[in-house]
Amino acid sequence: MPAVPRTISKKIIRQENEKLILEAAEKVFAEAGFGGATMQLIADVAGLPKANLHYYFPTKEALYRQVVESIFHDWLDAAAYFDDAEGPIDGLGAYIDAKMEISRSHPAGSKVWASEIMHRAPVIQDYLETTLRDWTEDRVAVIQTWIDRGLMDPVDPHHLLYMVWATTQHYADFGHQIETLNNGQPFDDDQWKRAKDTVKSIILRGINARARRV
Amino acid sequence: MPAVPRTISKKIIRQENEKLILEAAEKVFAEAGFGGATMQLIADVAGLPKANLHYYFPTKEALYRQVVESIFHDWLDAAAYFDDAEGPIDGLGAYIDAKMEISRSHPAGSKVWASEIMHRAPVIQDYLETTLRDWTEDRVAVIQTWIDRGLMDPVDPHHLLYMVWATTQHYADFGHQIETLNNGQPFDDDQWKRAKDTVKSIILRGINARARRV
DNA sequence: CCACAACCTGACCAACCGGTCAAGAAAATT
DNA sequence: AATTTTCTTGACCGGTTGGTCAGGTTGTGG
Repeated sequence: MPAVPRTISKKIIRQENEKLILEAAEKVFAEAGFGGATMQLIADVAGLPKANLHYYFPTKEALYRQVVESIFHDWLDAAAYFDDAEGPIDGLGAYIDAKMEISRSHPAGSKVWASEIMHRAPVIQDYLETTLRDWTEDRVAVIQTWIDRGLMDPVDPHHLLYMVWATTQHYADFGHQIETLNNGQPFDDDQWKRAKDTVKSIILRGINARARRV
Repeated sequence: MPAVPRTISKKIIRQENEKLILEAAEKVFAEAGFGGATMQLIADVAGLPKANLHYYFPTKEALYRQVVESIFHDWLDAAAYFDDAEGPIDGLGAYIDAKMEISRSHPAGSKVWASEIMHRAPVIQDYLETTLRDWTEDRVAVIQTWIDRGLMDPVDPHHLLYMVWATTQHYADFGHQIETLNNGQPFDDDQWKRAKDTVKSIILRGINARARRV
């Protein structure tokens, strides 16, 4: 009389298969681009027949859109560290750390995002014009208060953000180039720490970040 | 008796058509990616029938390879400013200026390069392992002499180079995102100058570049 | 003016792609 | 146990793609 029979699958089938497909899709879209990716290859990576993909996601575009949206939300979440900070050393430092961690643990997502932007954002242009724009202006305002409070030099906040995005995402998007220049070896823990520290150090020094008004 | 009849085409036909095709290909590959680009579209942009493309370039891969190689060489040339400089302020400053100019005037090339790297460099991996590696180690050595001569703080030269590449190329590769955040407007002259100055200022300050040993 | 080489191109083809569908298997509900 | 819903899948289809090719045109050298 097992009250809960060990049936592995219940109503979670949909949830599990969608996750399986989305993970495979992210990998394939990152490696081949939208145009180069095929539903057949995504199906093979997911270990499912192709027709099954179309049962869960009506079109290739719909699947791609969901992948990009998922990345976008992960990416926005990394800003939590930004807001509660007392100044640029804590705030920017933690934000850079968080973005470097994403580049390390989630490089495929970063590549899909980069690819989408490079192709003029055919799928998520509306997000750029609403969510991303609002998000950016909020953080620009935070940086401006740091400047006004004398906690950093008066640097254009937009370009500062672009530099943080560019530098941190570079370790994901151009990971293959970096790996090649690292004798074909991926970074080990020490090298990732060194990368993080160097990036933080140059940027924080570069804006003359300080704990108290001088 | 016009000594030089105005024949537009002589033996230069090949040269001109190849240039026409390569320029169209760079644009299309940048906008659609390798997989998304079609020979038909490249032909339309070049204003030539598709079969004519295959007369000059045997396959899509061959055409793509030539585009990428051309970009790679332009890109390496920008380093001339690096070598004859007295220190990081001149050398890095001029290099950043040059790379920012390329991002502004040649964004399509930068995107094709980024795409190739993101897809694990299926076409130019050999260049990465030879030319790029040698080039990089040479510049790392130059930066190291600056450090040894007390002209900048002891910063890991590799990560410094990555930051310069990332930041400058970001303005090309993510130009659409930046444009969207700039109220849908491309940068004007003043904004490009501001971008350049900000990038140079943060990086040079960030490594504590100076003209004389202190 | 001739012969040869370089260039041009419409028509065509096999391969592949995204997407459909019908028929059934498995789960959930009653 | 019966019924309904959800899930699975091989086979198939129209459209597109990279690439070919034969026949023609244009330019060049003698």
